[in-house]
Amino acid sequence: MPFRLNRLAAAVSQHLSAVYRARFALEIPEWRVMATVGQDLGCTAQHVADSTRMHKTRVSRAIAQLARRGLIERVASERDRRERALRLTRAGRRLYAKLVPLALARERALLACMSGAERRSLLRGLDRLEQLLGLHERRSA
Amino acid sequence: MPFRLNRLAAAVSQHLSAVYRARFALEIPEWRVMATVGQDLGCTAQHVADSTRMHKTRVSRAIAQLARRGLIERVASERDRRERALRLTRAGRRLYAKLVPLALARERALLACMSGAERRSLLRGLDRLEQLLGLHERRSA
DNA sequence: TTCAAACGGTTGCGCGTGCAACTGTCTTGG
DNA sequence: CCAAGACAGTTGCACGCGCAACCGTTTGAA
Repeated sequence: MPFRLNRLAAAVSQHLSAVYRARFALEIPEWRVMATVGQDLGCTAQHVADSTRMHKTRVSRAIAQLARRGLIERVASERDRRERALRLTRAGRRLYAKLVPLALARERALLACMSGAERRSLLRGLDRLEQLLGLHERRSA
Repeated sequence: MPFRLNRLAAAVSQHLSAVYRARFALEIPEWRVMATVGQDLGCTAQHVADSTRMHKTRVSRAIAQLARRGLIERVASERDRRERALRLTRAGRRLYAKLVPLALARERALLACMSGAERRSLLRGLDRLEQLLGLHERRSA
């Protein structure tokens, strides 16, 4: 069962990552950063790490790569010079605009294999497990 | 949603792997090989790779490590000298006997957070997704 | 019979990742 | 006001993984 979860997660990820890589040359960590920054402009690397639960080094390197490609820019924060606010560049926003509908379509395609009731109970089950494992907290520990 | 699956899978795995590592010094690939060989004695590395959907190199290295620790032995097959049948040694069987109840207990603990009906519908949902992604075939492609 | 293709299994190599250590900044208590 | 600890973010290092190439064996078709 834990093994099944892993297998399923790997298959889904693999399925998607092939698309992202082929169409946008984005790796999974990069794609996650884009998604987070896209809907939460001006956030910090720390915030990305918290909300995606990626390791901070992974986040750091993904951001560096995206900055290198000119999709994201890091502007030094005024009030706290340790952190750097993340923002999409013009090119980044263009790419983000193409990314979102694609992701939503893929998700719909995935969930189209079951009825609405089944879908709801599946999501509730996942919620329960996440809660049990403390995955909903804002990463205090 | 694909991201949620990954996060959940990672959390579950991490949770378990800590236990296996601490109590038996087993990494996840090794633990999966033990589980497979334990309930299907005399099987081949190929069979392990198929049924767990691990990459064959990962399987190969896990088996090598287990053999080094004297938990598994590889005996050359008579009818096909390419393949080597996998069997648990005495020590391997001892460890396996301790492994199984622990794994079952963990699984029960995981699923204890929901009712029987919820559990069934969750599993059915996972089944649907696996089927959609072709995870049930005997790895012909 | 023979030889090329397929297959089981292993290994060298490059790459992404996590860990730990680091830099620079802020915060807090004496 | 200053030293000590916490924190944001980056980087050196070691390690596990997948890919591709490999070895030895088997299969099947010419």
